[in-house]
Amino acid sequence: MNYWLVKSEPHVYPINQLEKDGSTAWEGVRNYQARNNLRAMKSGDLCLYYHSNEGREIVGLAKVLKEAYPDASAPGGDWSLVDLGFVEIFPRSINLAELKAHPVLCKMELIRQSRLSVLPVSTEEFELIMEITHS
DNA sequence: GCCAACGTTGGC
DNA sequence: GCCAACGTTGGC
Repeated sequence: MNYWLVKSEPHVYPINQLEKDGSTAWEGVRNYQARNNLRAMKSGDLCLYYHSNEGREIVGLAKVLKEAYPDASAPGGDWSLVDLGFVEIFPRSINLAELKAHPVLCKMELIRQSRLSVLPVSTEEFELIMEITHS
């Protein structure tokens, strides 16, 4: 089991929308590193859901329903997408300032590589975030 | 709205 | 293959 973090701008596709839809095709990734992360996802892997730009906080959890497959909306391009399913909206979210202030979480890839839209998360980071958002 | 960080493109 | 110019993302 691996853990990830996916970013979405709330005015484009907020987590409430994922909750309503139940699942969605995570499309539109046009960055090689993000694409490679998508391709490393396994069915059942859990993805923290981050709202970028507005909010700047981790608001909930999704899971990988379908592993990477070719993105037909990108003719000629070698791009992939995965299907994500809704898991939960956290009882309380954790924002970027809190992550930066945390001795362990300040080392997250999210902070180091702030422009990447699909990022790996360590087990330790994941467990800490679950603890904080459910306490 | 500005700017830093980073990726991509294209001229040489 | 280097590097300048440019575009995009996302925090502030």
